[in-house]
Amino acid sequence: MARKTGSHSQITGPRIRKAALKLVARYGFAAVSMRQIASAVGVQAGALYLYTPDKQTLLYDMMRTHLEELLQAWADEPKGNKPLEQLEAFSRFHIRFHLERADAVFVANMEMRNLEPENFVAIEELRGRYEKGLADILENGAMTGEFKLPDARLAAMAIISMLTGVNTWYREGGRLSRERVERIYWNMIRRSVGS
Amino acid sequence: MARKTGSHSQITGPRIRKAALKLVARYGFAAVSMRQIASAVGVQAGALYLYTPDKQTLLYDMMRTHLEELLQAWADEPKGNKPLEQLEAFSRFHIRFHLERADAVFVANMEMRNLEPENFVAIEELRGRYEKGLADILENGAMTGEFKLPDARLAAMAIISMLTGVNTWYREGGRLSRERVERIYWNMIRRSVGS
DNA sequence: GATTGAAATGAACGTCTGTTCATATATGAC
DNA sequence: GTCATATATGAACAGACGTTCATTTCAATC
Repeated sequence: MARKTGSHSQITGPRIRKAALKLVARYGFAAVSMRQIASAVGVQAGALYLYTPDKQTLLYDMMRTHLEELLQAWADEPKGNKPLEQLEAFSRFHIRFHLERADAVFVANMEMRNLEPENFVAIEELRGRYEKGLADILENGAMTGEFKLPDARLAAMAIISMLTGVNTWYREGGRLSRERVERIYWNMIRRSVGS
Repeated sequence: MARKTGSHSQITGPRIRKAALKLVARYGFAAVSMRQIASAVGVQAGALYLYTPDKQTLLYDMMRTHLEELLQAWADEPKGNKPLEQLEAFSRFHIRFHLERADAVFVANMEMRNLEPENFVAIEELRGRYEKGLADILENGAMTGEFKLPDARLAAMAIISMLTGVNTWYREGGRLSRERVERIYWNMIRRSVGS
C-alpha cells in the first residue's frame, strides 16, 4: 500500500534508471513507453509508479544523477596546480568518463527538450557548473599568459564540444585505443590554446 | 483523387518540410504528431498524405534535403588551393551554413535513431561524404607537412564536433558576432593542426 | 501458521497516435 | 456553365499511450 520508498534525495531506484537509460539512449525518451521500461526491468508498468511519480521525473532523475556523478567525479580527480596540467587532466577525464557512460551522456545531451521548464533549469545549472570548471582553468591560464585565448568561455564551449564528440564515433575495439584517442585529442587541445 | 504530385526526386514539399523542421527541432520527432505538423501548415492531418507516404518518409526527406543542400553548398564554396586556405574555408563555411539552418542541423544530428535502417544508411552515407571533404583537406596538409597530424580522420571528427557545437550555444544578437566567432574558432583550429 | 505491510499485478480509464477514405471544395479548360 | 482534375476535409480505424487502483502475491515477524 506504500506509495513511496524511504529515500527522498534520489526518487527513482538505480535498477530502473539503468534500464531506462539504455532504452532512452537507443530510441529516445518520447519513443519509449513506460511498458517497455517496465518490461526491461522485469515488472509490469504499474509497478514503476512505486518508484517514480511519473515519466517526466524518471527522465529528470536520469539526467540529474548523471550530472551529479560527473561533477563529483571531476571534483575527486587529481588535477595538479598549473593550468596546463589541469587542462590535460580535464581533457583526459572528460573523454574517459564520458566513454564509460555513453548511454547517460547521450540522454543528457539529447533529451533536454523533453524536460519540463523547471527541470530544464535545474539540469542546465548542473551542466553550467561543469562547464565553468573548464572555463576557470582557461581563464587562469589566459591570465598567466600560458594560454593565448581571446575568450575563455567560448574556448571552453569549443573544447567541450570537441571532447564530447568522441562519443559519437568511438567504438570499443575499433581502430584506435582510448589511450591513443586521449593523447591525440590532448595534443590538439594543447595547441589550440596556444601552448 | 490523385495520390501523388508529379515530382519524384523530392517527395515532400518545402512548405511541409519547413513547418515540420521547426516542430521536430523543438520537440523531437517522436513527440510531434502529424496533426501538429498539419496544423502548423494550416491543413488537416489527412492532407499531409497527399505529399508524403508516411511520417518516416517525412523525417527522411527533411534530413536528406538538408544534407544534399549542405554538400551542394560546400561544393559551390570558393576554397583556394592550399590546404591551409581550404581548412579556413571549411571552418568558416561550416559555422555560417549551420547557423543559418539551426533547425535542420538539430534534426539531422538528433533524429538519426528514428530513421528506419534503410534510411539510416542513406543519411549516414551523405554525412560521411561531407566529413570526407574535411578529412581529405587534412590528409593533403599532413602529406605536405603543413599540418602536424597523427591521424587525419580523427582530426576531422574532432574539428567537425567543435564547429557544430557552435549551434548549441550561439544566439543571434548575443555577446559575440558571428564573424568574431568564426575568427576565434578558425584560430583555434589552425593552431590545433599545428600551423 | 497467522498476521502484517510492502511489492507487484493486471484490468481499466480517457486520450492520443498514424493512417485511410468516402466525400466535399476549389481551380482552370473548353 | 459544364466538366475534369487537383486539393482538402473530417470522420473513422485499431492500437498504443501514461496513469490509477482494487486486488493479489511475497517475505518477514511473532
